[in-house]
Amino acid sequence: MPELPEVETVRRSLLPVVLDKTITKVTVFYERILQGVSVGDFKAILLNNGFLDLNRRGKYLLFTLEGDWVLVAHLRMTGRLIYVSNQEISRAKHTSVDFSFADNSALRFEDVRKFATINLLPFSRLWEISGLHTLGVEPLSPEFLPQFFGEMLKGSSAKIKSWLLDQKRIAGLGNIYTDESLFLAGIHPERPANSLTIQEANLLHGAIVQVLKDAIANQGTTLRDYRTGYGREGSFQNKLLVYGKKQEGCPRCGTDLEHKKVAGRTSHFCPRCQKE
DNA sequence: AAAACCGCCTGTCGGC
DNA sequence: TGCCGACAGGCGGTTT
Repeated sequence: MPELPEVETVRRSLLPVVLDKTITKVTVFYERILQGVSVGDFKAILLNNGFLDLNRRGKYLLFTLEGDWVLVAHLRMTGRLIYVSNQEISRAKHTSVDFSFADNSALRFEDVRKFATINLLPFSRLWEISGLHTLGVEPLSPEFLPQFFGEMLKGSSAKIKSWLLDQKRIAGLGNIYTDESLFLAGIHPERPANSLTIQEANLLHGAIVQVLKDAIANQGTTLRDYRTGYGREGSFQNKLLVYGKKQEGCPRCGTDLEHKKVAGRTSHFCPRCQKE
């Protein structure tokens, strides 16, 4: 599912092709994708407008528009943003919105499960998107230092797995990269956050940064739905160590991997390398 | 205050 | 072959 590396890959792939193009047509196939804006207003604001910039915060994509507007997209589970150079290319079955550009190219927002969302609002009202303004630290930013991470962990007795998934603490981690990070650091997903030693906190910090960077370098993880902005699959699924490896042995010690629900999510770990 | 749970959605898969 | 329930998990809202 799209987590930080996938969303960042979409951003980087779309950046060279969607900026500074005039939007000539907007078609909304699934109205409920729009949050807090009517279809009429949505179209009126976008028509003859254009994307000036494209940024990411956590798992959110922020398209800057002319006239102080910003379009905020969240892919949730199965959302895709796909650029096509020619509008004649047939649309996917589950296309929610189609943005057509003056040069005959188009950007399509597809979403099988229809959880994805789009907000369109003035920059001054960005704070109204609660999930966006409460986001925690960007794990690939300079502020995310080992010592800061260690201090954060001290304040909570929550299970480390659910602690890492909480976007208000660290922005952008989902089920795949939390499991991979915890494995790399040798930490059991049910350990209380405040029980980690300084050494473990440092290890986990390094693991998070490493796995996110490595996943971005590999254009993200395509297990089923995720695609880059060009509709291509990522390749980090070939480098996963524990996520989805229910029937396999630990890549480090060979012990059968385990999986169980932690915080409502299936968690994959090695019972020998990640002691409770 | 924090953690657990539910609803939102559709496609896929295993069991019968 | 086809039906059915379980499952996939991000996040907002509600309950515990």
